[in-house]
Amino acid sequence: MLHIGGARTALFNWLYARHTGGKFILRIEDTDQARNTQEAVDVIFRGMRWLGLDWDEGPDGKGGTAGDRGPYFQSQRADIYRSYLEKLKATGRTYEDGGALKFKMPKTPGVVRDLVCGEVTFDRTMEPDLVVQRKDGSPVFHFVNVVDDLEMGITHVIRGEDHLTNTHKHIALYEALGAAPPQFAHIPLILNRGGSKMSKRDEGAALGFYEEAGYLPAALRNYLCLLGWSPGENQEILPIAELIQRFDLPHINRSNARFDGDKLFWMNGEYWRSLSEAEFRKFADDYLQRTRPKISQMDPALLQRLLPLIREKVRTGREMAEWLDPYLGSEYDYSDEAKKKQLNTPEAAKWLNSLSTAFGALAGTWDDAAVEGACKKVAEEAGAKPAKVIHLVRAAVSGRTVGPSLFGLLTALGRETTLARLERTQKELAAGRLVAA
RNA sequence: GGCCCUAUCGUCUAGCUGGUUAGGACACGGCCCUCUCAAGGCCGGUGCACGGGUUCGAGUCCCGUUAGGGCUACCA
Repeated sequence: MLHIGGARTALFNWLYARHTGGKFILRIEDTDQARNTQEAVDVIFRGMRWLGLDWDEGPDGKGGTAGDRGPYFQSQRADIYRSYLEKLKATGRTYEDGGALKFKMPKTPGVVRDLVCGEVTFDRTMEPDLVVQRKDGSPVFHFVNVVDDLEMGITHVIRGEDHLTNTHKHIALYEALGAAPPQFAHIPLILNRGGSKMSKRDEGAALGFYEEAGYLPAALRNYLCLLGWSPGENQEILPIAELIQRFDLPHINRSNARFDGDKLFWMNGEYWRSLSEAEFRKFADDYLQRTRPKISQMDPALLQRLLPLIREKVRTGREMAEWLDPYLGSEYDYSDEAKKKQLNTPEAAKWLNSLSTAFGALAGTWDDAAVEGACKKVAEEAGAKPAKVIHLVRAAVSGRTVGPSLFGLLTALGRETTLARLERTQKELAAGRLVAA
């Protein structure tokens, strides 16, 4: 999976590169053989693309490569690591211990000049030496990381704060190799609701979770920016161009931030409503195609009538799909609440009867006003408030107690379908199948 | 345990070099609107972790305590 924290780190790097006119490089650190699968790499490509983070150098995700400092997979850079290992050995600052190769850590204070954290000094008098090559001959992460950043001409490393205390070791390695270290910026971590580091097992820890739930990438991207960074001036909803223009390192916070799903949900709603009709249609088509295979059997015209009504009531793709479910076929379930509150009432059968008659009499015109008139007439004759009748109709035609505004819904469904659905409910009711569990 | 980082409403944050009725957003509560649900409008409560300093004056600077997080692998 692509971890939400990793995605946020990638986003900050991307924003910084775009803000400064630099290059954003994607490198796949696939040295863990057990977890290194094509599938795992594809998840990264997909997630990056979904979030809109295009990279200037790295694997293109289709088997090709962009940039001339590759290969961009660590698993393919063994020769490079070997030669750097020789280079390091030649400095005389390494020694063998138990079959492994160790780098002698300097005993001088380790100073990290960080673009976010400022100057942080580590006392190394007690610092153990660093293993750079394992007994089995493979180089360790800290070493390959330094080599790759060096070889790839990396100027800025923006990474999670969990690396801050390792950075002085990296700097020591750069110095031993006679190279100037890049600039570092350590950004605060994303915490779960409980306040500890977001782990794989936390709900919403995977970027894919948001795609599946039908969130808008732009909304998540915007939300993620605000975790540990603020443009000030009380602005929160920022279009991507403005994000790029305003993003900078000095305004990054030093303290960790909890992930607040509620706020993301709200923000998604903001983006959801600001989508143009065409954008929304494209999103809805894609999402429904993927999550509701049955959609292809639905009358496209009906779908197009329903979608705008549903859109204004919900804020994610998943909600949209669920609201659409009752209309995907002629079969639909009745919720317990609908049964209990609306259908299982003394007057339900009688009212449904009147409604069928009233709607049936609407021969020529079938629009919001006509439907509303019919509902009100039935309510008046029954001596009830229109709301009561309206709720009953919604339950009867959708099996739900919540849904789009009723008159618009019935108009969208059409007279025939509405009547068929009323009839279905009447039959179910008569057969005693609408008793709440 | 050692080392490093952090500490403003429940949450995300604004608060640049000390003087604010400590601002915004989410969430929450109330009211309005209302056919449910949303959306929208109005109103509201809640906060500078604690203790010492420095100073005429501290959310802002210093120290300590406490709390949280991270690192401390022949993991990445």
